[in-house]
Amino acid sequence: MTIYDISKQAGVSIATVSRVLNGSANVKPKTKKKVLEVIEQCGYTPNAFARGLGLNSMNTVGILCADSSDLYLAKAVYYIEKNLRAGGYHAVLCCTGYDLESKKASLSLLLNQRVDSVIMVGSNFIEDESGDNQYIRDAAEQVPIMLLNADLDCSNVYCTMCDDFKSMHDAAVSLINQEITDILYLYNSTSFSGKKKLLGYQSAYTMNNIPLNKQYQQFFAGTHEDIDGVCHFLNELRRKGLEFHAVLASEDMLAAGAIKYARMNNLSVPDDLSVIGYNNSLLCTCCEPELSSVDNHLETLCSQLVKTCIGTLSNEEMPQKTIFSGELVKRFSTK
Amino acid sequence: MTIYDISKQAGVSIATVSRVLNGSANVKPKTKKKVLEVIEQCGYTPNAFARGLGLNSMNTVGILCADSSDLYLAKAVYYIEKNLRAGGYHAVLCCTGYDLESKKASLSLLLNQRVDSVIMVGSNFIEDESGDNQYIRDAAEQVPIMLLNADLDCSNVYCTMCDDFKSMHDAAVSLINQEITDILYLYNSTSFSGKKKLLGYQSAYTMNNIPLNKQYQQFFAGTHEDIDGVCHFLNELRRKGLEFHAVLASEDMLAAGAIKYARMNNLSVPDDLSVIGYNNSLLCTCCEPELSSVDNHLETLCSQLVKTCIGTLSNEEMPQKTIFSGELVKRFSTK
DNA sequence: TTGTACGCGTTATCAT
DNA sequence: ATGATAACGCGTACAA
Repeated sequence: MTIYDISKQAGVSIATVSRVLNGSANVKPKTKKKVLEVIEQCGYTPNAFARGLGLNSMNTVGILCADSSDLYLAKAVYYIEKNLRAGGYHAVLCCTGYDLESKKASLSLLLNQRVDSVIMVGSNFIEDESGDNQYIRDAAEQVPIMLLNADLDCSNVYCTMCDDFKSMHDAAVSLINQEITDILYLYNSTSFSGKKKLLGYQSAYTMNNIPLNKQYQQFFAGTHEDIDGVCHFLNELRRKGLEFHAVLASEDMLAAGAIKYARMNNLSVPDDLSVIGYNNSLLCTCCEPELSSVDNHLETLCSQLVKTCIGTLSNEEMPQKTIFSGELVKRFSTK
Repeated sequence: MTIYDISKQAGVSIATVSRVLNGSANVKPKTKKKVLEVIEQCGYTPNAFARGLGLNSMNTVGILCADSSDLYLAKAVYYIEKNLRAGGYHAVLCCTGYDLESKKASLSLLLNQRVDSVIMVGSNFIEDESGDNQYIRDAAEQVPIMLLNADLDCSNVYCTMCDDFKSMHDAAVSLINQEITDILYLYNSTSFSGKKKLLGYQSAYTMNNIPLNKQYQQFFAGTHEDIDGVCHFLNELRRKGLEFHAVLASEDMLAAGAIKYARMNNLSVPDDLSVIGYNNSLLCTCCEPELSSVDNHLETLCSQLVKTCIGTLSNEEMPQKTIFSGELVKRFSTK
């Protein structure tokens, strides 16, 4: 069933059918009605490939993300897809893992697929070595690139992020204000966002003239789901004699491990140990006591990112950086 | 940069370029080398839309799912996407929500986009009213439809599922064998899968000649993330005088709520209250004590589903129903 | 207001 | 082993 079939049955030319299809003006109401009837009756829908070929677009945006099953990234993908679809775009999902070569290959695949734009979800897409980000700059020559929680100065690259530095800084300050100065900072990512968070923690110390101690900045190398591993990791630190009365984590899952650690060692939360997580995820209410956590307004971020994306594709002038601030949601793991 | 440009620069016809591109035999090694050089040098990649138009396929599969941010569905989407890509297919994600009209609209969108197949993730896609599933049967006339955790008898519809009946039955039996007969069954979905689970619970009772009591089959109507809500829900039941020494839940999140309820009421788990969840998700290790939970081997299911999908698209004969069985993973919320 | 004819960039058939 | 050419189905400039 093609536009030719419709045009024949309706007794008009394909141009007219096309005009009706695309809501063009300048078509007599009566003709329009006739065409619509035939279309309806035949259950005709235009061939998307042919349209794509002619218009050089299939209204499709690629979503690149390391692991869409991760609690946080899954939410991001969900919000992004919803907003894209509401804006008339399809979303091609592509999970890359955390390996650079695989990220490059995935991006390339999407570009070959002729997506209109690519959204890279998560700060893990920006590498330390500036040269390692060249593949993104190259891609930006072809289509606009949207970055969620990452920063890259490059024309045609648009960044939407949360002020993780400030959020983490504020979280640390809130503990320091309670006279807790032996805060263990626990993190599992050294991505752009991860670094910002760490700096936030550090700045809270220096601004309050408290000396920083590397021992209190611990990197957990396990998987993103290994809550038990975190618990054991903390036990190990304790066994080695490290004393801390608060755990500030770069991700809720790490904080959940801290809660578990506290219980295992009969430490009362928050009296003996205060714990703050990050992302304000489902895990917060799963913990007992419930986790205080930084909410970085992911839904807002995603909504704004897609606005920027669609705006750019519509040739509107869009801001290259958009920054939102987060907020500490207090529950019962802090005083 | 088109195939014409390449053909000119290489001094051959477009047919030859196309042959080289598609690895066709019958092309002189020397010619092939020359063409590949030019392609490489120009950084040429074939136009996917034009290929799509010609071949009537862009090697794309649609993934329909109610909510890709749900812990379980997110994992499913992740596994499916990975397997599809490994098989050379792109994945268009489309979150539908739980509303029927929206599901219909989404499916139709994917079909108009000319995907090669549609994968429907989650048993919520099968409605009680047989007529309400007509839109799926209709879609199956156009492309093969893959169902994860759902069952629909229809040509060109392929179902891959876990034996939720048996898994839940076994879980209930394991409690009954510990002399616990006042098991509260807690569920939040009446989907195909949800019904199978409930039947599994019920059959464990009847097979052991224990009378069933409707009061012990409680439907929780809150959101899929409202752990607190579950906790309050159980408190309410207790307040009304319902006594139970085990909670068997259709989803980990409900079980997490039960753990919380136990703590709030100073009930020891598993001594005073045994708890079993379902899905064996991240929440299991987040709880304290850790949740025993049914693992329905989602990764295997997804891998098999995609095999069936790609096989079907390759015109191989594939089984219309594939059923795996689950397994109770014992942790510390049961004896 | 409507119709004709061309271009989009491939793949595939049929000659050579 | 290679080349010419016809589909594929649409949008649209231009003509009427």
